[in-house]
Amino acid sequence: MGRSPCCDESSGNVKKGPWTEEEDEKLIDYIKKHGHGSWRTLAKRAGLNRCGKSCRLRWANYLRPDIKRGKFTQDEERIIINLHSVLGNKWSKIATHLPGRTDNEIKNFWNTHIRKKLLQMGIDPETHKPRTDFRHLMNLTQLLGISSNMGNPMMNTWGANNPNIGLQGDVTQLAKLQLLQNLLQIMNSNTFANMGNNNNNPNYLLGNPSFNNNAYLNNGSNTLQAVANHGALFPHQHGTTTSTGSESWGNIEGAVNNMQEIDCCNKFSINVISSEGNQEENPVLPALVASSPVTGGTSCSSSLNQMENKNSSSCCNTSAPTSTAHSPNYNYSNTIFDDLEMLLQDDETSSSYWKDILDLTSTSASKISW
DNA sequence: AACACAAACAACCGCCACTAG
DNA sequence: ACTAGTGGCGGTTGTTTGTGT
Repeated sequence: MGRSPCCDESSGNVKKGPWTEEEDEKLIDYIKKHGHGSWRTLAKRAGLNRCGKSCRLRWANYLRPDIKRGKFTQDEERIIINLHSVLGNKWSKIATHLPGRTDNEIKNFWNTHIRKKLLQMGIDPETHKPRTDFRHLMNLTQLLGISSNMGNPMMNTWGANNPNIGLQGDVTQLAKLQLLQNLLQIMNSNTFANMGNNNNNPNYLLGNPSFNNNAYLNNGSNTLQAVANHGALFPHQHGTTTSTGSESWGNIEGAVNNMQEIDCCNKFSINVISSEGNQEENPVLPALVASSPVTGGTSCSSSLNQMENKNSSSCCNTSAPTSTAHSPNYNYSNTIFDDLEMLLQDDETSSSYWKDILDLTSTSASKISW
C-alpha cells in the first residue's frame, strides 16, 4: 500500500493560487462551526477544492481571528532580532514570542527588511557578527579608492558641508567610517577572543560572543548603543553624543545621514557599553542568553595600541588561534590593517586626521572598564 | 501614460517528525 | 518494529503593489 499524496492532485481539480473571498468565507464558516480537525477532510467537507495543506496555511497565516495585521513595531523588530540571534531561522519558535504574528509574516519581514538593515550596518544577519568578509571590505576600500582617484583633496576631509562636493564627500565619509567601524569590530573580537578559554563560555556554545549579542540583548530601548557596542562610531553632534534616543533603526539611519553634521572639531567619540551592561533591563528574553560578564583581561586600549603597530607580536598574532574557529575575523585582519595603513598614507590631511581619531579612540577606550 | 524595476507579501513545495494502526 | 497518514516547518517561488524614469 503506497503512501497517498498530501493532496489528490491526480484528479487535476485541486485549486492553487490566491484565495478568493468566497473560499475564505467557506473556510471561516466551516472552522467556526466544526473546528478544523483533519485538514484533509475539512477541505472536502467545507466544499473547498483545495489541498488540506493549503487550507491550513490559509487559516494559519491569514484568516485566523487573532492575527495581528499591519506594520511591525520597533519593539517587535527588536524582539525578532534578539530571538533570531539565539534561535536562528526558527520562525515558528520566534512567532510564539510575538502574539498575533505568524511565522510566515516574520520570515518575510526578516528577509525584506531586517536582513537588509543588518547588512547595511555591517552586521552579518546569519551570525549576528560584524561583517568582515573580504567582499564587504573590498567594497569599502574600493569606495575609498574611487574617491581618492578623483584627485580632489577635499574628498579626503569631512568637507561635506561644501555643496559642490557633498555627495562624493558623503561616500568617502561613509566608507571611511564603516572601514574604521569594521576595524574596531575586529579589535573587539580580538580583545574578547583573547580573554581566557572561550570554549567554556556558554555564549560561545551558543555561537554568541558576548560582545556581539549583548549589543542586542542588553539594550531594550537603544539600538544606537547596540550598534556602538559593535564598535560603531558616532560623531559628536554639536557637542553631544547622538546615542541618547530610544528609537532604533530610524536613529541609526539618522546618525548615518547626519554624518555631515560633524562638529567643528571633527572629533568622534566611541559609545561603548560594558558587555555586562543592562541584562536585567532587557524586557524581551532575560533567560535565553546567559550574561557573560567579562572581568579583567585585555583592555580595549591595548588592542588599539596593537592596531597602531600591526607588526606587533602580541595578541593578534600569538593568542588568537585558540578561538579562531569562533572568530573568522582573524582571516581578514591583515587586510583591514593594510587598508588602514593605506588610509593613513593616503594624504597628509587624511593621515593626521585618522591619527587624531585613533588617538581619541585610544584615549576613550582606556577609560572603559570591561 | 507606459514601461521597467524593486519591494512586499501570499502561497507552494519538499522535507521531517510525530502518531496511530 | 514498521509504515502510512498527517501536520508543521523552512526555503523558495509567484503575484501584486509601489516607485522611478
